[in-house]
Amino acid sequence: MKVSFYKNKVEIRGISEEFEPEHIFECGQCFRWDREDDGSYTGVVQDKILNVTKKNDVIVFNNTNQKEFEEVWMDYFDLDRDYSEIKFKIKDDKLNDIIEFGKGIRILNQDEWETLISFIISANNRILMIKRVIDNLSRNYGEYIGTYKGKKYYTFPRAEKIDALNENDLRLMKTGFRAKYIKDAADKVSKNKKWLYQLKNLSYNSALEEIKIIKGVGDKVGNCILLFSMNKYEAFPVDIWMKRIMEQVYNIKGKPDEIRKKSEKIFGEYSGFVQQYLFYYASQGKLKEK
DNA sequence: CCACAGGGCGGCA
DNA sequence: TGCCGCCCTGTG
Repeated sequence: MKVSFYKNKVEIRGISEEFEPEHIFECGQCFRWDREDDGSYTGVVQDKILNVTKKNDVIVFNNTNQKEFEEVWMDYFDLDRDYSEIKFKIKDDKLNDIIEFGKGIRILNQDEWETLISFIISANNRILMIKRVIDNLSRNYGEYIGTYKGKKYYTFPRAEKIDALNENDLRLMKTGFRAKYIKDAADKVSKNKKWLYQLKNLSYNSALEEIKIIKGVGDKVGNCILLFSMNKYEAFPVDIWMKRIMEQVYNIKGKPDEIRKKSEKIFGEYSGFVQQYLFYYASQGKLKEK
């Protein structure tokens, strides 16, 4: 990987095969990245607006600089990890086409609080709606950070800010029945941030049990939070798409928890990576009709 | 108008 | 312990 720094952009060469903006931002792990008319993606991380595109095998980060790259983007995009090695290790005869289809996926290192709320909202919900709700929350209760390509951007609201709202305020953001869960999360996290931000130091099992203390967090949502914000790559979130594809590809059936345990047995420490390739493939309409 | 998609909770066996 | 009805919104 070779990185070049310019006044307001950063270029990365040498990881083209393992960095595809569409795969990264459309594989269901994040909700604050939107595709621009030119095919690039713009999103908010912390209080920064970044635009990402790929031109002739060069990854271009627009609207940023060397300092931000080193302090934020290296970690956020998991750039220290060799995804070609991971793909090599998990590859079996059943996964060849599936990995090829989503070969540019990387698992982002996102903020625990934002991920917690985002995946509570994801329960019984579709990606378009989840994005809309998070956008509502950010526009109303986040802080304005700037305008890029004619659009205004806002931070994800802090726990204290959400905690100060009542359930009806949250329902106006189209959270629906999840409003009381979001309240519960904001209450617990604003009182004890340390608790949330130390979960990544626990084992996978302990962190999962702990995060499930929050109302609205069950096995699926908990596994998502662990995988997308706590570096727990043993995590294997099972939703309806994963149920379908695990049956089709591996003939593994059963309840979500049973599927998860069988998968973890096969894929071990790489479960989360495999889950992302499988989910992307299934959710992009590549499953066989039954 | 209705059917349906999509996780977790809580009540009841 | 396991199952089942309900929560909410948008789309077809």
